[in-house]
Amino acid sequence: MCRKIVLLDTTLFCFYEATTTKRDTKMEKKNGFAKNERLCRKSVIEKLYAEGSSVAAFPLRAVYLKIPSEEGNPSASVLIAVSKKRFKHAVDRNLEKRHMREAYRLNKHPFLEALEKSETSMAVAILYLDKKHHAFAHIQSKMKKLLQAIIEKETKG
RNA sequence: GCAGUCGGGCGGUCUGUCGCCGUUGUCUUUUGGCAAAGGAGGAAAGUCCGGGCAGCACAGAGCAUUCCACUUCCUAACAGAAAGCUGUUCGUGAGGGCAGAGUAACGCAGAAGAAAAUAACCGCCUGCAAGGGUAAGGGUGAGAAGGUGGGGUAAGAGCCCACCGGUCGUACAGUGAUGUGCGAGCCGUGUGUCUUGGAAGCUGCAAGUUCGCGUAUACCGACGUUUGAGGGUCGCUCGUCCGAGUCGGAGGGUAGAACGCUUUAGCCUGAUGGUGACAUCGGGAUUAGAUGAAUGACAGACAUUCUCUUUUAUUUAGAGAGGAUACAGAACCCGGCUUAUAGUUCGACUGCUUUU
Repeated sequence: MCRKIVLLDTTLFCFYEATTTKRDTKMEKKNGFAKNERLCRKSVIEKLYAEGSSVAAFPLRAVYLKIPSEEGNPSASVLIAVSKKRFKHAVDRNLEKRHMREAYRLNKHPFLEALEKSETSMAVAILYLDKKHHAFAHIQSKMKKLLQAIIEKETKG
């Protein structure tokens, strides 16, 4: 019985979070993760890894770089990657990538708002560091911390 | 009922919230919005074989190199499959594993053993002795002069006989590998080089084809460099300032985009032929096509199964709690092989046991 209550609580929490973010954004943007939010350009990726600075919140690590903003595009384009060294099988890598993508998708709005206020745009690569799987709730909380850390570091620096 | 052998099948379902991918329709017609119906596997894996497809190379013939090797058959093709054959080996059995072209010549075995092929160390026989005869017994080895038994002999030996194994000849059966019968004769093993027959051009969709922002510019043309192209300055003219290139074409092809890309030696199903792999004919089904790489995340319910507790009449049935639900993710497409796989199920068969 006790366990049930806890589970119900978490579901309510998730739902509440989703609705609030929806209401807050004036653009009426949903929690989507469309193609223009993803980082696809080869040259940008190479530059990012060469010159970007990094922030870690174990088991996640972000590499980011300020880029000139383009009209129509959102202020952050994100790349999610899991190393082949950490997980040998493609199934395991896909699972972690999906977890990370969901975590970003549900928690990106505070991050994007902060970027819009400071009128910067970024290319971000989020990497998975551990060699074993973590529960989704854990990754979600770490993702929040990570995004917050990026903003703090940028506003201070 | 239990244990097993062989060959197949399935390999979670439903609901809610939030997403991703292309397709079609529609609204805007620049991006996008809305709706509909779809969206991983038996191995998608390993990338080990074989094709298709694409580009490059290519008169013809030979040699070399690499791979393959019982027979027949299937196939687009194969180192694959099917049906058989021979030997060997494991299992009580249903069945399973392994091996399989040829041997003329030349090696190797070989640090064992007396001896590795015109064999005599010990032993046995004969003989006064020298010597001679002898492969029955001995240890070595994967292999010892076909094996077992009998006759025979001084002792022995295919020296002779019977049965068995192999070889050759022959008759029959079989498409064939082979098998069976009869006869002859008395017969060493493995391996390499080699011989015979067959196959193979190279690279892979990051192949290849088309379009191609910007930057720079080989090349061509026009107008220009004290007779000023072109540009800035308020819309135009004048004036004024800057001052050697500017404009156009064409080319290559970078970033990037499109095609290749999913209709298929394909899938499901029925009939006929075949022992079978499979073939032929008919019918049916629009539905993955991503590209730093989608097909999901979270929550709940159910299903299957295991363990524990409890009620009853301890076979069974009900209730409650807890656990488990595998291996694994398309990347041009097919046919195989190999490896991984919780659980569940069907068919044929084998052994043991119980009841009748």
